[in-house]
Amino acid sequence: MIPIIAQVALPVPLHKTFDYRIGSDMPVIGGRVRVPFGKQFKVGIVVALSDTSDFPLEQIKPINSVIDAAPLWPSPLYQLLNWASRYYQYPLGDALGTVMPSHLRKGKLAQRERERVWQITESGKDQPLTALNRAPKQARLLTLLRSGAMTHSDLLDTELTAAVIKAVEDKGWIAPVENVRAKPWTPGYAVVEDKPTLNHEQAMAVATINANPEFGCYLIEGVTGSGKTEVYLNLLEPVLSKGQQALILVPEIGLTPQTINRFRRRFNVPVEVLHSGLNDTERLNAWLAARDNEAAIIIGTRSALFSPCKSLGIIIVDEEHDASYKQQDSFRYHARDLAVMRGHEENIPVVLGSATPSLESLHNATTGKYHHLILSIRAGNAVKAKHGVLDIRGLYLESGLSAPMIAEMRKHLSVGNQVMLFLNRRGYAPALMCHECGWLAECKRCDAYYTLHQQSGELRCHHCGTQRPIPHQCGSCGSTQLISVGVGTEQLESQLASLFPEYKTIRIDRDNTRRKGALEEYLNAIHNKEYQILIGTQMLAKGHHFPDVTLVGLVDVDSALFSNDFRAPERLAQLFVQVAGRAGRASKPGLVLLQTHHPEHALLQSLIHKGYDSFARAALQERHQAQLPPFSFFGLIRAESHQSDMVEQFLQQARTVLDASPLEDDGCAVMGPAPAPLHRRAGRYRWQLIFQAPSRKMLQQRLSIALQAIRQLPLSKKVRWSLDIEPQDMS
DNA sequence: AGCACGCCGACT
DNA sequence: GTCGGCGTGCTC
Repeated sequence: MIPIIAQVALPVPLHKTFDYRIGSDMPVIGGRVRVPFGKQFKVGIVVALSDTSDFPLEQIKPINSVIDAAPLWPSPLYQLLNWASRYYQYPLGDALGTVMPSHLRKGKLAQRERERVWQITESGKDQPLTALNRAPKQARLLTLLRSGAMTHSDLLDTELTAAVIKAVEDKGWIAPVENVRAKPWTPGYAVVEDKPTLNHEQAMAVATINANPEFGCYLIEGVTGSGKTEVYLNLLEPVLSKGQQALILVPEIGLTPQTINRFRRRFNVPVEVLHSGLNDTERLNAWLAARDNEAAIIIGTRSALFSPCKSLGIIIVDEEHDASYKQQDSFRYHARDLAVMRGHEENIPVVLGSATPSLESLHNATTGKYHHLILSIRAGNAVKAKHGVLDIRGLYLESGLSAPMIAEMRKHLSVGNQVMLFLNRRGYAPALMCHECGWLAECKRCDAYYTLHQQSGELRCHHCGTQRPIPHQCGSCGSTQLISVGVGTEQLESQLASLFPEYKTIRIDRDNTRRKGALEEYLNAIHNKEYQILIGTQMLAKGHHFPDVTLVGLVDVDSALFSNDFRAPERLAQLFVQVAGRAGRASKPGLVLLQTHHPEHALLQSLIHKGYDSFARAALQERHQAQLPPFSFFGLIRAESHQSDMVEQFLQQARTVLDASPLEDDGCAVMGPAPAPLHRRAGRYRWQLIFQAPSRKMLQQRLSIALQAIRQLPLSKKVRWSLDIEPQDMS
């Protein structure tokens, strides 16, 4: 076959490819081409070459230019991306577009930007500096370059500007020379720091994984302080010695300088870090460094999974239970699940680590799909916190705190320790109510009450972001007796100031850590013991150790136990174990107290008395009985519109399509349409439909057939809708 | 997604 | 009489 047609996947939300005529330049599958598309030009990926087309030949436009002479992704990664596009039902061109660096999406060459290095010319050497009295910056530039060549960015780091450099170049006194390209790192490594000896559990884990360099999935369940990172570091040794690369995924907040430095310090190999702070050029360079084997270790968050490593030897997913591995919009992939798939494609080991594994991974470990490795021995200074349940039934609550909790706080504070309180509700109070008639201040655009933010003097809707001044009168009866209902972090903070005037309180939540570097600043202040009482949301529980915190209080456990999201108890258990592991030290063991109206709750009981594993077993049993994940696989269709009836009708039609011609008892089920948990949000009515399948394969097959018909529905163009495969957040 | 075409309200 | 609102349809 002599190909004359290229099928191109374009970065548009369309579930099809477009055909283009091949010119004298032959494109490659997996490489980029620039093509005309309507009135504009777009950069797309060639997914197939053919000698025919289903489209009228005379209407096929020619490729504008072939950008890549070779595929952009190594074959296993390209296969993975194709699979992910099908599995998550996301258009291939769009998926490929979102996982490539933006410079490549715009058509730049996939080559490292060679930075200009400036060198002095012969005439520059001869130029007397005294002639440049009126151009001191130009004189300074010549002086600098007379003692040796310098890169463009190094020159800009001095007080020189690009304009000065340009002016001197135009005079012919300096000229750019080609920069030498970075070289692939030399296979092999050296351990550059003293490494600790492994205990027998760690050694066993390392030996088990190293015994088989081929695909296998390993769940390392290691309590806090059991040295998971040390195991990771040891796993890298055989990989690096073979000249292979290691890909390490960490949660969003886990990407701290301390973590990165452990990898940098251990080996004398190039480490590439992918974080949100990189600009487009840095991102492209990191991508190229992975592809060209210039980086040996690649550490990054979710999207780092798509680094085009030349010779990958291992993938490690740290804190694998973390929700930030699931992308919550557009291309809704799960980086942990795709990591396992990629390991399979590349035929290399995949290591998932956590102190509190997700129920999904634990299930895979117990059914034998994953190897289960347990690290239970804590290192010298790590201690297990004590814990207790405070039955607050019938107790008076002071801004959410019971008297026993306050007494316990006083005890810990009086001996110079710190106290940490968790409350997963921002603001002053979750609602503002009229004391006379019971009227509640309600957001006009959502089915939700306004949250009272006393500090900023406003009511805010946490669902659509609107804000308005606090009213002085009831919106119904005009009474001026307005009272707050419930407790948020802001109220807790002000209450603590009057309860404990002698101690300083700090609140850490999304509201006051938005500023860059603010979180680090506060954490330092906490470590310096500038604050004694810490109030936080989830944010405080991750990645930070607080040796002087000896009491942790979970203020509101009940909302998680009785949430409409079936994953809420799992997240509570993970929070509980994480904070228990981060507080205190050997000489000062920590205490974790939970306030609840339901001390007899079965899941709470097993968590408190028997630990996370027992909780997980009980929770898995509940999930099994209810046929919830991981015993079934969900596809969630969310739809919204200003007209509620239109949304419901659309999902009803979608349901009919999904119900139609089910294979004889294939175990699939459809639930809904039902109003979404927040039925009206930002003035739009939201409904949802859940498709439930007994396996991933079935989920994929049934949905891909049904979606073709659903996309044909006239209403599908009238309402805004999306599909979330294996949704993480059901609320 | 963009971009054009197309048919109804308040303005120089 | 026009400018522009966003509904609808198409992109090889």
